[in-house]
Amino acid sequence: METRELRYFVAVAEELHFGRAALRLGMAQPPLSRAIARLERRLGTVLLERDSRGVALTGAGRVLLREGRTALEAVAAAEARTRRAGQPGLVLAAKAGASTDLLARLLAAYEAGPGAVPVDVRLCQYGEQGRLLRRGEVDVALLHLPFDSTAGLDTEELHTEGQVALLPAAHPLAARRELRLADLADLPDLPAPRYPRADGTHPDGPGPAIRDHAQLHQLIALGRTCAVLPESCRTQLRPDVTPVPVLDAPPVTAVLAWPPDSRSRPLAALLRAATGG
Amino acid sequence: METRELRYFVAVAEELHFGRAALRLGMAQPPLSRAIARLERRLGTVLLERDSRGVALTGAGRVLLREGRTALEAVAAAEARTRRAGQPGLVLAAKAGASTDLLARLLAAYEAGPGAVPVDVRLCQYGEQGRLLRRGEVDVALLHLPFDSTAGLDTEELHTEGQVALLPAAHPLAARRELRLADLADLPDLPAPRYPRADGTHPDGPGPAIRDHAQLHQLIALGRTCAVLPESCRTQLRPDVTPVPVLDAPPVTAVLAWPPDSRSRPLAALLRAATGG
DNA sequence: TACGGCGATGCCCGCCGGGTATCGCCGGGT
DNA sequence: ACCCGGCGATACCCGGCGGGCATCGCCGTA
Repeated sequence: METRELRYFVAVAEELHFGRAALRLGMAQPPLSRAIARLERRLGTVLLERDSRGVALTGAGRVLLREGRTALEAVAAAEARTRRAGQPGLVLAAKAGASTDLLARLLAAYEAGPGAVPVDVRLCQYGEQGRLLRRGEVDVALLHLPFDSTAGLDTEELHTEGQVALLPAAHPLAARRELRLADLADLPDLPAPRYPRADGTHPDGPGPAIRDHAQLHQLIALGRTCAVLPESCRTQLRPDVTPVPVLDAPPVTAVLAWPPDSRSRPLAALLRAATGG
Repeated sequence: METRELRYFVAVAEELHFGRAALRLGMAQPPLSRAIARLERRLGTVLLERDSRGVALTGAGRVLLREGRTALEAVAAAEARTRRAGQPGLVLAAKAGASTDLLARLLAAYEAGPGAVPVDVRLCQYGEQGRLLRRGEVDVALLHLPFDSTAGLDTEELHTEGQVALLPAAHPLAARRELRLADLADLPDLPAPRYPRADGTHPDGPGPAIRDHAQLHQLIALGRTCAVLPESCRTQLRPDVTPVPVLDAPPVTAVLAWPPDSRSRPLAALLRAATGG
């Protein structure tokens, strides 16, 4: 099975419409129909039920859609990782605005060490780092447990800290010396922010949909929401946002994560710098 | 990147010789050379260092070899799973000769249930089941903890039991009522069998290299080795092999394992039958 | 009944993947 | 020193296949 055939099938399976899929693929519809038919013949299986009104997936089609997507991801990751392995430099993914100081210290320590190569820091939206790692678009990512998943990745813990609530400076709770999570639950005037899920969509709810820290801080300053974040965010607060310790919030651990079996020489040096070795 | 190009590159990277790789691929050497050159041009990276005496991998080449193999495995698994999803029936992998009774009961229970489809039992060598699952060649496998790895698989525990030593009937230890692991360690006349590793190779040592139960039992009967196996193997012993309980051997758990996200209807029915539901 | 949307089919062409022959380079054997 | 042999690259040619255009067949709807 060629990746082109897989791309074609995935496009048709997602659109459930040969014409639209062909448009998406930048080709005409007839060769697409023929390519799918050939694929079905070679697999000895019907993948799509062509009803007079549209297209539906068969059981085998559903299997190939799921498996084909992961196979295409693996091929794309192989390509991206090889491309970057050909040129010097590391690419590190970090949430925009999170752990800025830790990251700065880490990069300074690494660049002071021997054999340092340029590090391209890719700031990304919440939850995007795992995807970038798996897709091979970055070499290493700065994640935060327990928020980010490290399933299938190798990790190195860097730092653990407590959390503070960020509140609009004018809010009554901002005057408190300390808070508990229960104090922040279901505040009608400060609905909880809706962070994106792994697939990039947002859960439903009354609060604002969040993409990155800058947006979150602005929404807090505007009195539209509040958030519970690691203490280290204190160093970069705007004056109209007030931090208050949350005693029972789970501690947050910053970790470096990278795909297994990918310990290149520059990555190893970065890990040495990170662990103070 | 097309899978054909990946296959070509992996062949050359494994052989480190264009001529032999072309032979393995069933093609002539010149088009292979051109395909690799084209791949390098498209990736913008040199993958192979063509020295006048032979071929060597560059750093990027090593990356593409590793990543490309997993990508090709993913494509092959997608193809195999789709092929089998198109036709009814389950394929179950089990070690040849292990847990025969448990397996028989499981299949009987499943086939007595409603909507049972034919189950093709694929008997395989030690440690082969995980590979078959990951390659998509079987739907579900009967594994034994702690011997087999279930990393990356969903599992359902079936049965836990103690272990017995299998000894040549004529051996002095065969007369004992019970044993400890230390009694069996480093016996000069019964060197420990060498079970295959995940990649199919055998560790070094004085004992015989083992592939399956039949071979193992025969070697025990011949007085060439001994083994520690789950108690249930008692039901299928030859008369010239004697079981003796091993008090401190770790208990063995038989588990059903299957790839995550692949709970088809027949597989779900099998799991129901397995858990007595 | 006529029309429109959609996938399949027929037909043609250009390109690319593959084969054969040969070259260029280098290292070793005599 | 020279020649030969092994190996990868290059030159050139060809056939098949992937893709485009036009059209058909089917069916649901107005």
